Amino acid sequence: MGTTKSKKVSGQREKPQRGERRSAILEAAIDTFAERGFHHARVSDVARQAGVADGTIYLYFKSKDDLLISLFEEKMEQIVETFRLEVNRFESAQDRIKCFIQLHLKMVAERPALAEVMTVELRQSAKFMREYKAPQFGAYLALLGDIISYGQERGEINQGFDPSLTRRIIFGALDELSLYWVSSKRPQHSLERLSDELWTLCAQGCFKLEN
Amino acid sequence: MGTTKSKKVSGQREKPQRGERRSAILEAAIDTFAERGFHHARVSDVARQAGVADGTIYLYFKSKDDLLISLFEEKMEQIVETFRLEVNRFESAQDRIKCFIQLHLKMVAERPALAEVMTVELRQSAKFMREYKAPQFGAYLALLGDIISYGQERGEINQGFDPSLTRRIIFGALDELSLYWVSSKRPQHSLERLSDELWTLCAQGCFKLEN
DNA sequence: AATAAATGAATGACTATTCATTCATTAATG
DNA sequence: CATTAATGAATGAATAGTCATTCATTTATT
Repeated sequence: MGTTKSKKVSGQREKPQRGERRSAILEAAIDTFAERGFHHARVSDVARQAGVADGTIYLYFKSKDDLLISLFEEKMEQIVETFRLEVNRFESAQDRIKCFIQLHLKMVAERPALAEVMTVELRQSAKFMREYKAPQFGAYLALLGDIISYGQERGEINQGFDPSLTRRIIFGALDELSLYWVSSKRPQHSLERLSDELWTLCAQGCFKLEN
Repeated sequence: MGTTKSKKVSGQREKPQRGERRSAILEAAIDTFAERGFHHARVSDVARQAGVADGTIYLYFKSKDDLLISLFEEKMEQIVETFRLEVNRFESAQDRIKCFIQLHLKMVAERPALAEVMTVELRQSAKFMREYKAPQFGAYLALLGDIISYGQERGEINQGFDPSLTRRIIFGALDELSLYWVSSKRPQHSLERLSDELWTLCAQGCFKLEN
């Protein structure tokens, strides 16, 4: 007895301040969807995790689906923005791609729950989300494609490659490595190792050898 | 989108013969899951598509989940078996990897619904299925890894690569290309083009240049 | 006739969403 | 300043709809 309200649940947040409600819900959704999976996560789970009432979620999001989509789009937008800035600090396309790979995997390490939702939970709606309704995923791919085109203009990357395919290949490899990483309890390999492995494969394949 | 109730649905099968019920249900599940997505597909949809009663499905499968898992495992087992035979007809690791890539994409072209279920619908259960409960996915990855190890033994492939990572990279790239292919109504690129692009990237990265 | 297979209507569990009500905060009034 | 009224964000119990699964009954097979 004693405690007035509900039990103290691990990870449960304190009641968020006014004005922080929306982002509290988004963060709670990331954790909950990552842990339970989108379909098995109840809206009430997200609400409890966020420290708000069930109905409050519907003041900020149209539906459970909308919550997932908003989460994806808003987080992806931030990611694209950050990545673009970071990547452009390098002159060569080689360094830019290396940077991109490292940033992607660094994000996986720092926000595994977010990475899990992005790689796992969203793919189920892939047919509907990607391209059609996920402009920020398009932007992410575009950023990667731009680097490749840039490399071709600079003569670093073989003209034979089609940026719209190569970006898919690199993204797919990154996505799978991320899934591998977040799925394994104790990964045998460091993220640096994953990064190097992919980088080496890409570099020796993408770039003409200088005499 | 027009999901009219129980009109005459194209692709609906005739009542299957005795002894064909089980595989009729599996095939119907592939089509239905691919079209509607696993979670949105009703068991009754699968039953109608298969030309059997709802309850009949439960004579052959424990649950809807079991249907998905059985479908994955059984189809994947066939695929692994076929791929292994085909791949081993080639002597060099280079040819074997090229063959593997082509077979994977050929399967996507020939059985797009199966490819869609495999790439899209299953990933949502990835954390639980892969490695843990999906021995056949493990076998698929193992086959790819074996080719890489084989190439290293033969001196074709640089020792620096770790087969357990490189197989993930190649699988991820293939998986993403497949998703791209099945998702686009009218793909800009032929599957041969996808295959060549990935092959070129891998080959120039994976293999030491001769002489 | 006996056994096995198949049926599909009925059940019941589950949960996204709603909305009447509460209440903290702000504005208006004397 | 003290008091009252208005506001709308937040609540969470109740609703409403969905659908996987069951099983009493029917049909097919030996």
